[in-house]
Amino acid sequence: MDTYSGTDATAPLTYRSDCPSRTVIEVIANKWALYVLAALRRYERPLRFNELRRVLDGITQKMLTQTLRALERDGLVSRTVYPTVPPRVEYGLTSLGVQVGQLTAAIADWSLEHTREILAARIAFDERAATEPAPVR
Amino acid sequence: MDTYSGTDATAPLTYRSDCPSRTVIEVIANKWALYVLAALRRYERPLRFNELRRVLDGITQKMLTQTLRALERDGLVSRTVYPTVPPRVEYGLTSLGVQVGQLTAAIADWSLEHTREILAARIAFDERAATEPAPVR
DNA sequence: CTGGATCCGAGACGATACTG
DNA sequence: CAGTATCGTCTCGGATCCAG
Repeated sequence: MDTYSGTDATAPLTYRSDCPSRTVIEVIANKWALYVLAALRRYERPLRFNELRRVLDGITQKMLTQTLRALERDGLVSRTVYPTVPPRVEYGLTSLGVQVGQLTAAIADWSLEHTREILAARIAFDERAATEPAPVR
Repeated sequence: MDTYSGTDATAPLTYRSDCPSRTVIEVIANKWALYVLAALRRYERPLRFNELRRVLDGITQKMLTQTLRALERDGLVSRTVYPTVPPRVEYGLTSLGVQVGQLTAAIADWSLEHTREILAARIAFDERAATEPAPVR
């Protein structure tokens, strides 16, 4: 977008759009990636494709493939093919993946623990929006 | 953890699509929400709308509004209007927001620290894909 | 300054069919 | 079993204009 080469000393902490770490974050910042990492971490062992599919209720095989590819590309997930018949493919966490898995699992756990509070906040918010005739927005 | 009506004893750990925590995760699992939480946490003080916009390089005001609304609705971000002229609106973290902020900031920090490794993994992956004539996929 | 409203294109995503 | 391919839908997200 814009490149301020030291133009503004008042903006010491910007999250630049060209920072490469953003591309990393954008891989993690999607629910299926979070679920895949969380699942692989929970089971503490490699899982097969259809195993993962059953575990991650609601995911389509397309999204699972896509997500696994992205995670594999970033070196977070390893893919091992056993040339048997029928074919057997296992997905496991790399050492990088284990690290991220701890972080993402923490988020998943937190979400689970605080679901009630957040659901309550939502209801309150929605009621406020509904009852306020002319909200000061 | 969650309750499945005992249909399948071989699937003890599924991530059910109807689990309410998923809706929570889906709010967090988008890059702008992660950035907003990270920014509010870093600055350790409420930020105004356009402050946030400048900090989060590349975000449009639409997405910023949308993201802030979602976070506010979930009780992670508080919105305070000072009826001055021109209007002044500040966004801060709630206690819930501070908690999530720690988790998401950890991810952001990790991404920043491991950007090199991941970029390298990507290059390796892409080259493998390019050189392998008939990949065993 | 802080948004809301609208239009629109690109990409996400789901469903289905097919293959080694 | 573990995918790939194709198609249609639909939401996300950017750009622009407008308002209190």
